[in-house]
Amino acid sequence: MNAEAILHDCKLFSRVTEPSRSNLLGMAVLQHFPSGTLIFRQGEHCPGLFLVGAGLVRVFVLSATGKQQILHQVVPGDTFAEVATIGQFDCPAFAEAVLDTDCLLLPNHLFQHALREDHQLCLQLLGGLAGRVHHFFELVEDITLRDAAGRVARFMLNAADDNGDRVLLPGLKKDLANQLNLTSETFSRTLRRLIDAGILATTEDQALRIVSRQRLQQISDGLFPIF
Amino acid sequence: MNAEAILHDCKLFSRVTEPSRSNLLGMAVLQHFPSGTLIFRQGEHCPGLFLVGAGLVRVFVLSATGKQQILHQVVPGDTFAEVATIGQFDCPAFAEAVLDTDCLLLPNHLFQHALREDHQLCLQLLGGLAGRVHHFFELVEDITLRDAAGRVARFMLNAADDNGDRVLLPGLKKDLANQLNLTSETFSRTLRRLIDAGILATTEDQALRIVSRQRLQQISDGLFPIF
DNA sequence: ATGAGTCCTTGATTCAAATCAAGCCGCTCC
DNA sequence: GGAGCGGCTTGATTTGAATCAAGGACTCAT
Repeated sequence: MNAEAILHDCKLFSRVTEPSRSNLLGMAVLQHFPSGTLIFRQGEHCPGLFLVGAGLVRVFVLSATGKQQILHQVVPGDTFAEVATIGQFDCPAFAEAVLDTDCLLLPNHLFQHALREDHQLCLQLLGGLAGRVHHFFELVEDITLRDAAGRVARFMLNAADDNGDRVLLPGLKKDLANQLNLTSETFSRTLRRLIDAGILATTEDQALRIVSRQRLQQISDGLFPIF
Repeated sequence: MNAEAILHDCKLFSRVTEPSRSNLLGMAVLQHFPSGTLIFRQGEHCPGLFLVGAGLVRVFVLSATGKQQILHQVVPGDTFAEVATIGQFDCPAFAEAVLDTDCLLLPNHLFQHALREDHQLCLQLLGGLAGRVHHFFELVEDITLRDAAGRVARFMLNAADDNGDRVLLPGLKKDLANQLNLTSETFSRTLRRLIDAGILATTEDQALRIVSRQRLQQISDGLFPIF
């Protein structure tokens, strides 16, 4: 995997133009993490901003009693640890390579320096951070305002946005469940009830099909329960 | 309330220096909201970035069924709607004046323009947004990883940070409870159990005193329950 | 193949917090 | 004064989701 390609394919940096671009490439460090590697721990000093070029990274927090909560999964073209880097915090979460993963690391202090010099970069990052806040916003809204069925319904609607009515679940069900702050048992039961109610249907190729977007939306809004 | 003072007393803008400062003051609009006013609704076009000079603003979301979740309460010196302004979203939440409130509004497009021109401002805002992400981060962690006692314990520890061991609860208990995603009944019961366990104590002037920071910390971490 | 190890589903049970309900302040407003 | 109201506490009950438990499907390594 090539540093220039990763930078170019990253939403946050794709529009950075020439003098800055070389500058970033100059400081960037290519890193490979075999599947299962812990990239950093909660509380550690933040090494810098990571761009994911290939693979998958899971960002999660852990309670003192060992319970895990996935905050987001980072796919190629996305970044992580930007918040800690920009805000100069210690890592507020754990990051782990779920698959064999290639990252580009923009080291903390060098990146800070680049930010101070480069106004375009700054503006890009502002937009990116705003999006990140927005994501957490929705997560809080989801967890505090919706019940299990509502969360699953909303998730299905989002997941289907691109592909019409077919939804191929991304990743393992237990991980999806965890992201929605549910157990895999509850997730499984909820899907079953949605299928039994005729709102979802299974397809031959182990994907799901949305039968009624409207009813799914109603459940997502917490209007009548599904029994 | 005076525009210059509000700008100066706002953490995000206090370090903005002269040419930008006048520019911001030039675009700023002073607004007064009587207690109870709804400043904007979820889904509306975002009017711009608000700085609070005096009073108190509650930012909250509402589910389709009417359940409310307070996201944060904005005190003088703080800002709200920065995220929507910077990210160009519609308002993701409601904002309501809880007390008679004076705000300075930096209108959406003018502020966008200022950001494009002013690198210092950009850097300030980046730091501010990073802090905002951090806040939501902690909220998610709190709600997903801690039980009722853990959340109350953590809240008490934070609230006491400044004043030694004395905690005067800010605002109504039912609102505090709601911010922790609890009902006021559960909040009340939890406080009682902490008092009965000798971890907190009431003072003569209806405040609370932390008796054992250590045990409070343990409960916040989810180590042994308090019965 | 055989066995171990996941993941997923489904059922039975438990549990934490919400809801429902009642009573008690401490108010403001006639 | 006292009627009315909102906030707070405390008790009884309900409920939604977690936990505990068991079986089936699949993969992978031997």
